[in-house]
Amino acid sequence: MREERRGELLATAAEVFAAQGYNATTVRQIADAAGMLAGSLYYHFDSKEAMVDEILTAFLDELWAGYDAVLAAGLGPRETIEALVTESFREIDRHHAAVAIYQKEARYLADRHPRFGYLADARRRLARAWLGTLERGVADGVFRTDLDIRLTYRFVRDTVWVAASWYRPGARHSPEEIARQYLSMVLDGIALRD
Amino acid sequence: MREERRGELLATAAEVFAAQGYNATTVRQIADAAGMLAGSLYYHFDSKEAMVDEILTAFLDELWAGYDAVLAAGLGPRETIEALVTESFREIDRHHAAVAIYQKEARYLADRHPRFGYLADARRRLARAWLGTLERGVADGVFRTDLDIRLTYRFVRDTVWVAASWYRPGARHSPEEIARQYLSMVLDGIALRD
DNA sequence: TAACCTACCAAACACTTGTTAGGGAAGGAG
DNA sequence: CTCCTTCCCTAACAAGTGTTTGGTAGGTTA
Repeated sequence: MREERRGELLATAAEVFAAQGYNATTVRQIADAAGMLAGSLYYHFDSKEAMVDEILTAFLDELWAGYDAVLAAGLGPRETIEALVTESFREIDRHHAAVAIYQKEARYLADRHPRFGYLADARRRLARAWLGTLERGVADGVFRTDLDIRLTYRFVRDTVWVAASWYRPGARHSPEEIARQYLSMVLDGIALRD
Repeated sequence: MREERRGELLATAAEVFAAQGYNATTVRQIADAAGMLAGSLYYHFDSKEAMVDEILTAFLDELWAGYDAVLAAGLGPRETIEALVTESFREIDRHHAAVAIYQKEARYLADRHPRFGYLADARRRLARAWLGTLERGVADGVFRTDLDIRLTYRFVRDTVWVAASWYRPGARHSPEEIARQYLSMVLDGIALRD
C-alpha cells in the first residue's frame, strides 16, 4: 500500500525532526533512520518542507477535530477548560513528535514561507478558543477577575504544550492522569489551603 | 575597547539566534546584522559554536549568582519559590535572547558536543534547586501533598521559562509584575474560591 | 618618520546541504 | 513471456555553509 509507506516514513521523519530540530536534521539522517538513501525519499515526497508540512497538517487536523467537538458540546467555562486540557494531553500522547515540532518550529516556518501560513491561522484560532472560554469564565464568576487575562491565557497554553518536550508515550502517567494533575494545579494552585 | 566590541557582537548574535534558531542562522546573517562581513567575525571569535557558548555561559553565570543568593538567604519554601520565580523573570528581562536560545537549543547542543556539557550540569542543578525547595515545602505543610512532585517541578519550571518565548523587554508588564501574577496563579490557581 | 596593532575586507577554501536524473530489481496484470 | 508499476539505488549537481588566508586603512606608539 502506497499511503501506508508514506505514513511510516512521516512517522520516522517526525521523530528525527522532534529530536534534533527541523533545520539541524538532514534528509540523509531521515533516510538513515528509514533504512534507505537520501534520494529515495523524493520518490515519496516533493521536498523536506513538504514532509514537515504534512506532519503538521495531519496533527492540526486531528487537534481541531477534538477541540471543535469540545467547543460544540455546550459545556460551562470550567468544564470546557478541563476538556480542552484533557484533549490536549491526549493529542500530545498520540502526536508527541508533531507537537514538539509545532512548538519549536512553528514561528520560524510561518515566517519563512507562505506555505506555512496555516500555522499562524492555527495560532489565532487557538487563542480565540482559549481566550474566549477564559473570558466567559470570568464573566460567569468561575475564574478570578484580578488577573491579566492575556497572561492567564499564555500561562494555561504554555503549561499544557511544553509538556510535549518531556512527555514520552507509555511512561508512568497516562495522558488523562497528567491532565488531571495539571488541571488541579492550574485551577486550584499548588499551595495548601488552610 | 576590545571587550566592548565583543559584547556588542554577542548581543546582536544572540538576537539573531533567538529569532531564527541556532542552526537556521548563518554567520553571514550575524555579520549582516552587525554591519560587517562574515569572515570578520572570526577576528573576534573562534567559531559560531564559540559564540553561542559565550552567550549561554554569560547568562548561566548571572543566573546562578541570582539563584545562589536566593538559596543562601535561608527563606521558607514558599518565599524561596517566590524569590526564585521573581529572579527568573528578572533574568528573562535582562537576557531574554539568551534564555530563548537556552530553551530551544540546550538539549541539542548538549547532545552534540562535549563542549556544552555544562548545559546538562545546569539542568541537573536547576532541578535540585527547585525540587529541593518543593520537597521542603511539602514536608513543611506549605504545599499540597497530593501531587506528583516531579510533575509539579516541571510545571513550575516550564511555566516560568517559556515566558521567554513571548516576553519582550519594555512591554506592558514589568518582570516583577509578571512574576507576581504567575506566582498567584501557580500558588493559588485561576479558579475563584467560594 | 617608522614600526605596530586593531578591526575589518576580499576572495577563496573544503564540505555539507537539498535535490534531480537515469537506471534497475521485484512483482503483478495482460 | 511481456508490459507496467512500484520502490529504491547510484551518482551527480548547484547552492549555501563555516572557516581560513592574506591584505589594508587608520590610529597609536616609539
